[in-house]
Amino acid sequence: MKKSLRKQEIVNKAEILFKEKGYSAVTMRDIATVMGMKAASLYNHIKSKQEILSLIILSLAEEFTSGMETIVSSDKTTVEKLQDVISLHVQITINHPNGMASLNSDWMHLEEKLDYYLELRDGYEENFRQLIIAGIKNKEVAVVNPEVVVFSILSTLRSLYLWIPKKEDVNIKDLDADLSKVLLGGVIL
Amino acid sequence: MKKSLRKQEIVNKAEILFKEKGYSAVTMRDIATVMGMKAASLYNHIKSKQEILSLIILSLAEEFTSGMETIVSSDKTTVEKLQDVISLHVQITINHPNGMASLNSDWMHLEEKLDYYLELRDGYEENFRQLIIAGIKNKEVAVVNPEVVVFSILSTLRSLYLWIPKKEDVNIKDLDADLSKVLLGGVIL
DNA sequence: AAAACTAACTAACAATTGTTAGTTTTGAGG
DNA sequence: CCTCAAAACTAACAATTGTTAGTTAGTTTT
Repeated sequence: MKKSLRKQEIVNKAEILFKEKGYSAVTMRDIATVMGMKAASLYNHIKSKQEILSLIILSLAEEFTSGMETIVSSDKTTVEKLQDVISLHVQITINHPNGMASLNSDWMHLEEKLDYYLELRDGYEENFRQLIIAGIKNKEVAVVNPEVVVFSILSTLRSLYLWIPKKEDVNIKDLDADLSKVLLGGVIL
Repeated sequence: MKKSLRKQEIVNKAEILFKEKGYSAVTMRDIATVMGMKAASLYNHIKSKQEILSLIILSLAEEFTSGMETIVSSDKTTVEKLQDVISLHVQITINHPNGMASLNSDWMHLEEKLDYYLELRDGYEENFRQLIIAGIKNKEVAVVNPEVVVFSILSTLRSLYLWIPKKEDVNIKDLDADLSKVLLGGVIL
């Protein structure tokens, strides 16, 4: 069941194009051109255009889901868990900056796999929400609307893919620390 | 220079469709269907599909730009200015939740108007950055990487359109207050 | 050497795309 | 009732879309 090298190359190239123009605006001929072949030849390796999108999005969604499961089931404090969630996003985004664009912007074109994706996403968000609620009960987290906290932090983490490629040399440690400081500690004195 | 009522209706309906599927995946026939007419009839009111996108995006971008100019040139404190920026985003997003999707996701399809849009966006971000830098100098804002602060706050504010429609009754005052608290004050005790 | 497999190709398809041209309907004001 | 412009229509277009069929050349396995 291991995917051929060539198939993975197609997915990698497609990610870049999807990030630039979005899934719908990228044609099979566009992908073929950057692969140095004709569009029909792509079908020796992949089943359909949709399969490429599914491979990109679902592998990332599953990586987030399993990472979150690990974090919430650890016995750390809430604040440490929140820092781990931030690290999870930084880590995955650094490893897959292009795919993150599809995950964020093109999931609605998944069709058959859409329901499965939404399950993963909803489960992830629910875990995050429970984390915040537990933190408030703990008195580790300030008493603010948990919905707003989840929305705010997640919005920033989900946008990392737009930002990380612009920083020439991403120092993971520094980025992690700065994000934790700003997202958790705020900006005013 | 007033645009006909019908033209504005087309733009409003297109916004909804663009939000659901993205600009490229929406066809002129899709827009025509929700307008209750045939695709060719749309051209009695609009010049092209691209014109619709330009109208949506540029009017919003100009609204943000002029709002930001007003805020930065006021004589309030930095923190008050930051709160005003948050209010600006909340206000515009509540008034144009659908158009905000195009502004965030479909700007790359602007073609002729792309350079103008990028000028507006870059100017807006630069104003925001200078605001943070001034705040740090003031000692109103914590000493953290200004890039991270701009990125973090702006990511959240730009994602508001995804979130506001889900809250059945958006209480502007509460949302404003909660966002200020979380974005500026942080979440941990 | 024969057979099978891999991965490219050419050619074509039916469907869909944005858009134009030309025509008819509509409705308000004279 | 007539006029005239606004706004709808039908029909069609050239280009582009994702995908399939059948073929070919090179490599690997038997």
